[in-house]
Amino acid sequence: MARLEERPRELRRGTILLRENDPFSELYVLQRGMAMSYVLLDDGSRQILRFLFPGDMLAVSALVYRDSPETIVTLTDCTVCPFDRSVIGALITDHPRLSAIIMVVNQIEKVALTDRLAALGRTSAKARIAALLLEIRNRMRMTDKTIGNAFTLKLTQEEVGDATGLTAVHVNRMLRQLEEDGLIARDNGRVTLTNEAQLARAANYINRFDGLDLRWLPAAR
Amino acid sequence: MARLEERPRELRRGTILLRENDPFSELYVLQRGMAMSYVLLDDGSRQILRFLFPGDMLAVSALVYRDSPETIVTLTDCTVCPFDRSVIGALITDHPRLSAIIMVVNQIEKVALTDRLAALGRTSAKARIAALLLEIRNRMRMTDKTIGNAFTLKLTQEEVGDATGLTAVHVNRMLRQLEEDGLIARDNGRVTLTNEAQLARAANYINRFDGLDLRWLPAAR
DNA sequence: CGGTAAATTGACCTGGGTCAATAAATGTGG
DNA sequence: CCACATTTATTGACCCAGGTCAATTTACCG
Repeated sequence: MARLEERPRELRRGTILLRENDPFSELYVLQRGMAMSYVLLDDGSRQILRFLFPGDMLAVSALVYRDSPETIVTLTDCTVCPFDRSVIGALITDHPRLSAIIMVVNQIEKVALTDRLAALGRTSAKARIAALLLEIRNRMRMTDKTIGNAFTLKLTQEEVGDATGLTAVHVNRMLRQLEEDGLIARDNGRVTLTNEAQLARAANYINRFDGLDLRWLPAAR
Repeated sequence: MARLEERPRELRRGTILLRENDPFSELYVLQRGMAMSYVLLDDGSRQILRFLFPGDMLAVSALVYRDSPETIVTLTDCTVCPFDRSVIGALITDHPRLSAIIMVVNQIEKVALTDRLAALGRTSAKARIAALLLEIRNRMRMTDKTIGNAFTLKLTQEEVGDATGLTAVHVNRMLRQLEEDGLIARDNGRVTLTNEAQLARAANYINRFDGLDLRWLPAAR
């Protein structure tokens, strides 16, 4: 695993690491910072697919597709570690336990995607935004234990909208409502979850890093 | 691979193979028929996550979670081949090329999920239904080459709605409109794509089984 | 200290939801 | 094969969550 993190590269906030439909063959591990991936539809609207945090692998679809199905852009200054996809081939051959773990992570991400699918298909604007806030806070806390109920949402309201399938205007209205309901407090970009239990209820939120069962994993070679 | 398909089991249409939140440890290969997976939200609404076709692996999240995150139910009579998840552990250890292929399929499925995410978040009701029709026809054609532009949608309009985040009533209206626009024809459950090019344009549809690049796969052991 | 991006808010609009009635299809027991 | 019961499809009337447009205000940045 350490070998993947050899050649770190620093990126400024707002750097496009990969553009939709561009050809590519490199993968990355995100070591520091926050990024996102999105697609643009042909009416010009944007759907944010995923937020990316330290430890996440970026551009994994390079394993499969000639051209990128998504754009990846940094939301803060970031450190990434590029590696060639042939490394994955070698890893699968030589490190069964590690490749099993990659499959597990993939599976978790897939379930998280289906959660968002259900949120977009079947929940209200308020619930989707509540879920987003919880998700971001939880992901941030995984790499920064000092984060409690308050954190800086590094997203514009337009980005929140593009992630939740809403307009920036309506995001603003819902944030205000969540505040009036006493579920969150806001101060500039800083959000405090003042009633996390009720927020989680409003959001239908399930933390997919809980409830794992990994006894079947093969031993390390 | 053949070993996975040893003990085939026949299931009647409408059989629940796995229920959300039930504990489990078995995986399946779907050999014949069509199934779907869905979640129920606590207001009682349903989101269909995925339709399943021959060759698909079912209940893969058993690899990871103690309790199932989704319900799986057959939409037609089906043949499934159950196997224990320990088989996957063995497979990863002994068959690198095969496990790489599993990763590739997982990745394709993930990209297909993000396509649906973008559809739910950012496209109109008509576009989502058009995309669903194309997707189902294409998946059916992969195992039944006799299928051309006409096929039997084995879904009720309510199911179409639960897959696309719409109500059954609105699905009905949109199907009628697609028909009036000359993009499809309908006769009972049978759908004919009378203008596939325009339907694909309306749907923003991308076939994710095209444009693959698999040169990096490790050789068979 | 301007100048631009982001947040906020009001007024108004619309795509898709809700409710309800009817018709068509499908299934079932006898 | 038939009569009835249950789903499913269809349609009209009306409603509302969230979108659109436009005007300010506030925050950020060189």
